[in-house]
Amino acid sequence: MRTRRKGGRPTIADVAARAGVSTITVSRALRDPARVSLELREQIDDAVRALDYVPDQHARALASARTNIIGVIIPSLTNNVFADVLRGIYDSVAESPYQVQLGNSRYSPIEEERLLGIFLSQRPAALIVAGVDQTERGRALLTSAGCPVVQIMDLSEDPVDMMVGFSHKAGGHLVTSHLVAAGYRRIGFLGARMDPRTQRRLEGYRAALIDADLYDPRRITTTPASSSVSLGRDLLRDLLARMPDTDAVFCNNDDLALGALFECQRAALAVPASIGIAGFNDLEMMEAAYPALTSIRTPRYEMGQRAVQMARAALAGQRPERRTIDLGFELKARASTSRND
Amino acid sequence: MRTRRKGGRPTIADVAARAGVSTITVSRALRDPARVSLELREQIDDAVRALDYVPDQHARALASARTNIIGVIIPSLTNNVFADVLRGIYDSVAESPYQVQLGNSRYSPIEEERLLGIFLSQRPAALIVAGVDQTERGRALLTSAGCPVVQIMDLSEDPVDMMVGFSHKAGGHLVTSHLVAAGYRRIGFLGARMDPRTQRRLEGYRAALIDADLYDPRRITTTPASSSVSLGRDLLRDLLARMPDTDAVFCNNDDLALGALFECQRAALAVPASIGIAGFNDLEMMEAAYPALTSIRTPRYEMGQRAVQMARAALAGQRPERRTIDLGFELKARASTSRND
DNA sequence: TTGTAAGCGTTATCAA
DNA sequence: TTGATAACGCTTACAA
Repeated sequence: MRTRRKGGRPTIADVAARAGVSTITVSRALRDPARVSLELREQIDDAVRALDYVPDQHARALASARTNIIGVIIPSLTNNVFADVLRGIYDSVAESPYQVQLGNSRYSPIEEERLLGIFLSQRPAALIVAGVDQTERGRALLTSAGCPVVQIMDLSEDPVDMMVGFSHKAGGHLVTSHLVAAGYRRIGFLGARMDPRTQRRLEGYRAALIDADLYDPRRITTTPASSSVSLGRDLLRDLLARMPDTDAVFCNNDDLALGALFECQRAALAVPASIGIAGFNDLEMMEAAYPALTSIRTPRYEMGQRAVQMARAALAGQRPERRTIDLGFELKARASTSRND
Repeated sequence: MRTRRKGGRPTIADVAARAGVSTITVSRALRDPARVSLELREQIDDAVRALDYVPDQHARALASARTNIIGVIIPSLTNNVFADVLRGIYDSVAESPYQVQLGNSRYSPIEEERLLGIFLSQRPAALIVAGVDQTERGRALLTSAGCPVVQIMDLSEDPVDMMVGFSHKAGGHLVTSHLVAAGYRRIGFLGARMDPRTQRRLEGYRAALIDADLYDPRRITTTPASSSVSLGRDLLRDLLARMPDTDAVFCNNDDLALGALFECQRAALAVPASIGIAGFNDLEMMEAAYPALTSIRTPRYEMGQRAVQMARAALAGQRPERRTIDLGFELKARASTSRND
């Protein structure tokens, strides 16, 4: 019998020996105390404390083919939108036995597919993925994941498993209709990145303007570059150079809206009198801006929270009756689109 | 012999059987191809592809007492500062065999300690932690971690292992001196959260004003609340209510600076003529603002990148000669503090 | 309620 | 260069 490393850390066998019981009893006491007599349980607890024992997750995973890892895949770390979602996820997970494993797909479906493969090979307890636009193979991987899957941030007709989000198209429609109702008539669209959710907001914009008979595709200004405040400034400048009579812009997100506001200040264009500005997501700064910026408040934190809740419920055997939860959104109409104020 | 689950996934034994070799040879071919003959290697590669074999990380970790996980602990997910650091980390890790495990301590040293315990129990390949202000026990855990440890975002005299950051005190000093040089004389400080790094920036502010014989503690306005744009607005309002003759503010971070700018616009206070505004970190929006906001550019992305590089080098046996890397910072003087423009 | 034995999928050790 | 075997630390299956 040649011994190997025996790294030093106490094992379940050490605890068992000290408590005078078998290893399986320790295992049970740790995972399901109710199945062990009070007496033994106390001895075991003492031994665990005395030895400072911490179970080895890898051994556990290997033996049980299960982990306590909830895999999360999002497309961006920089985008504030996901920061809030992550906070919701981390806050909910913190009070649970689960751990988060976070992947950043950088808005690349291919990278998402790769991460999915890596994550699944680790037998996660559950998976939370942003968006509903996986590649075919990515979707196949999710379908056969063998664990609860929650798609977040968006809605679609055919969830892989569960889904919590809101309609981006409806959001884009609402804010655009608001601009129309506020009296604006030559309404532009500023968009960056142009990922699927952005596209849907653009669809909403288009539908609202067609409804109002105000649609003019020349007022749509987009770029594949990633969103930023300075990009908002540049896009508005471009739009106004091409279509100087534009009297409002729906900015695909709040960073762009802020940049557009700065550009108006720079160009001495009165907001909201000469030009109206609306964003999307309602990040904290929107209300603090001067003038305060109109936006669509999206349930970011809550999506993260609910996703974890749904996953945990499924893990506990309580599949929700509705697989899809529409959390909606809310128009926050502020000074930047109030012509009468 | 009662068989258990045999979940379905191919194992190294399946690959070995198909390739007509032993499992250990497959193991070697996968980890260190040079140690296996070309012929067998090809057979094994074929079998791996044919079976779509993916090694089980948990079995690997159990058998080798090693993982490919780099643990990262940061205090906030919402703060943009960390988003950039994380991007640097994820980008560097993406082109490596390592994976990130991310922990959010929420600015709580106790929570950090807890996370450290959890992470270490999983035998990470390396650990990256934000800040140098761990609890005593946290520091002890890091010291005996048995893996490379990189502290980031700050500097101190006694790194646990390796360190990459910059001096927050020097940064606070520089930007404050810049305000003095720009002609401001009654310079306030706006601070939120007041974590250790914020405290050091405040120290730099204080030292610079004492040097210039302009220090007045009544101009320091702080709150333990977490930083936000609206908080910047509120803090400046408070400060001006108490000390109306304040002619400049150093805002502990860029969110506050943006809020302060909005408050000035709201109160029709000319920036930079009546009041100068400077921030810290130089987030992307600072340059786009109107007027463009002065800030200290901090090497956030690079800190993340370098931390992973240092960890990987150490893992490869190449300990760097210098354990501490000072990445410095840069003053970005802009319109918000240019009285003469 | 508790225990025994086998097995999870991989790698370290030692031998050839 | 290759392989046989034990071991990693835990849990499942079955038995008492």
